[in-house]
Amino acid sequence: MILTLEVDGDVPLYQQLRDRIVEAIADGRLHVGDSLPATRQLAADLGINMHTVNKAYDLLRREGLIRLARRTGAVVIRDAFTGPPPAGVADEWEERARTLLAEAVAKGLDPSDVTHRVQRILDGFPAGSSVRPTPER
Amino acid sequence: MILTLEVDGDVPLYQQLRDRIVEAIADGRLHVGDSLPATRQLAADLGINMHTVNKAYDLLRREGLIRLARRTGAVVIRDAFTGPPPAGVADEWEERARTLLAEAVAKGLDPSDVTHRVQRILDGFPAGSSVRPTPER
DNA sequence: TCTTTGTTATAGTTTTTCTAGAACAAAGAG
DNA sequence: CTCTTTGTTCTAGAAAAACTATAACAAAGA
Repeated sequence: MILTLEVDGDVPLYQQLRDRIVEAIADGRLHVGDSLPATRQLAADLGINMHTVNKAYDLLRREGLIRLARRTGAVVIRDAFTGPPPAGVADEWEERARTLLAEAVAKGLDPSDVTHRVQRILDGFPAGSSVRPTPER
Repeated sequence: MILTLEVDGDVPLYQQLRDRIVEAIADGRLHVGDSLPATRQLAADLGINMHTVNKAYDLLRREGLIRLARRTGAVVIRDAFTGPPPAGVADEWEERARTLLAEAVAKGLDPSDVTHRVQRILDGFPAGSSVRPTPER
C-alpha cells in the first residue's frame, strides 16, 4: 500500500494517515481481513514516528474500522459489505456532511453540480456502483 | 444571529464559528450585504476572546465569503446567488468531499442512503430547491 | 472631533502534535 | 519452551496551535 503524506500541510499527520486508509477501504484497495503494516514498519516507510502511526490506528479502531491485537497487528474489520453501521453513525456523519455542503453552496457552487460530483465519487467506489438495499455477504 | 459553540469539543472555537457562519449563509439566514457582529461584540456574546472571533472572520475573508473593513465591520459578499465561484474552488472542495464520502462508504452506509441524505440537505438550502443552470440576480 | 471597528503587537497559558527511547505483554513461529 | 513480532504503555521533551489578556494603532463614518 503506497501512501503519501503532506508533511508541511495544515492537516495533522495522524489525521492524513487515517484519511488515506479510510479512502483505501472505500476504494476497495483494502478489504475485511487485510492487514495494515506494523506500526513500526509503516512509521519507518513514511519517515515518521511510531506513535503517530499508533494514533492513526487508534482512531481507526475507535471508528470500528480495524481491529488491533498483538502479534496479529492491525486488521480491517469493516468495509462497505460488512453490514449495516452501528446506530448513530449515519446521523453523526450527516452532521459533518451538512457543514461541507453548506460550504459548497455558500461559495456558489451549483447545487446540481455538487450532486453530480457526489454521485460520481460514490460511483467510483466499488460499493457505490450498484444499489444495495440489503447488505451482501 | 444566535450561535452556540461547543467549548469542550475537539473542534477549535474559531473553526466552529466559521462553520456556523458558513451554514448561516447557505441557509439563507445571512445574505450579501448583511453585517456580522463586531468582533468585540460577538466575542462578548459568546464569552470568548476577541482574537478568536478575529481568526474566524479572517478565515471567512480568505475564503472570499466576507469583506472586512474598519468602521464598516464584516459584511457578507458571497452567497449562493452571487455568481460562479473562482476557479479551483470546486475541485478543492471535491477533494475534501471525497474523504468524507469515503468514510461513509467504509463505515457501511448505504450509498443510495448517502445520496438521499446529501440531496435532502441540499434541498434544504434556499439555493438547492431549484436547479440553477445560470446564476440569478 | 469622537466613536466605532478592524488591525497589529506583545505576552502568557494550555493543549495538541510530533518525536524519542525504553520497557512491557501477549501471542504466533519455530 | 524459547524467540520474535507486534501492539501497549510510560516518560520526556520540543514545537506548534489554540486561546486568552491588554494595549495601542488606524481608518472611516457620525
